[in-house]
Amino acid sequence: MAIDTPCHCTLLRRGARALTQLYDQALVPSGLQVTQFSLLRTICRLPDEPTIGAIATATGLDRSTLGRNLRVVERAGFVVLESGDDARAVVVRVTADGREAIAKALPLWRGAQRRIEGLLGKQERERIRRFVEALDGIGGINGATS
Amino acid sequence: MAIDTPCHCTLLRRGARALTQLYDQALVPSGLQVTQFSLLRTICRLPDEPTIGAIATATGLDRSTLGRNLRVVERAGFVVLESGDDARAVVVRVTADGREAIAKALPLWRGAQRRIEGLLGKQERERIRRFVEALDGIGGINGATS
DNA sequence: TGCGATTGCGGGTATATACACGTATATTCG
DNA sequence: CGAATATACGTGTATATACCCGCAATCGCA
Repeated sequence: MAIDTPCHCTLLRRGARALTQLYDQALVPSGLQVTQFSLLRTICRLPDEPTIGAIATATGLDRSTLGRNLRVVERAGFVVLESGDDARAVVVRVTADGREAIAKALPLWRGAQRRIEGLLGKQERERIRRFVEALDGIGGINGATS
Repeated sequence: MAIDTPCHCTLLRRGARALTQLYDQALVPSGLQVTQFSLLRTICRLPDEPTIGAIATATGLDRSTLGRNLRVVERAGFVVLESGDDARAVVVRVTADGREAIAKALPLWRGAQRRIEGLLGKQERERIRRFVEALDGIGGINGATS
């Protein structure tokens, strides 16, 4: 059962996969996957109606990736994409259906969160957060600092 | 700069993405990506010539995912897929080219490892490893225990 | 006011990943 | 031995992800 990889990256990727499956399972009744849930929540948390670029920066995702991820939730009717003042920019708005889906997913997500918090103490989580922030600060990763 | 997500899964996914980019950049001169490097190394570490299923179990990946990932390194000439005694099973063998690619990537990978070890202490890493092992033990994740 | 530089996206391409389903081969019993 | 079951894969489909390139709109400045 011991995981046999000395590669820190491979280990973290594996953890992310496992965690994703755990959250996705928990969220099944809501019709959202954890990536979509997280994306919708991020959009809601950003000021005004954010552009694709703003969301990409906030999530640390590549812009093109984000555009495609948005299309998935757009097809589901959870967001609409409109052009803003700047004709280049695309602003994203979460629909009522989207907010409803979030509301339905929230308690399920909280359950998953609690489950993880049983495995990883608050201090550990804080350290991981700082680690990820440090990684984001390192060059080569998206437009973080650019 | 503070990453604003309370979701443990989203945070870990983000860390895995950042780490993947960091490793992939470091490995560029070898022509391997970290996923491929890791896959090849895992195959070498397994006894005999493992089957796809054995590799899937070792990596915690879905069998179908593994089959497709293998095709990528097969196209590159780093592994060959052959049928074994059991006509259902496909055994995987790392070629001389594959071993050469690993050798070329190894020092680059070590550099990335050291860089991470500067950000995350030994104790932290050990805890993350145990966390991932615990996740693997939880139901619903692949054939881990099955 | 124009023109070059910058910015914001979309599309092409490739990899990584999972799940559901089907098929072929083994294995196990009655 | 033959039928039911179990095992090992492959395929179809969908999402997630990144990088490169090109286009259109905007901005800065001469």
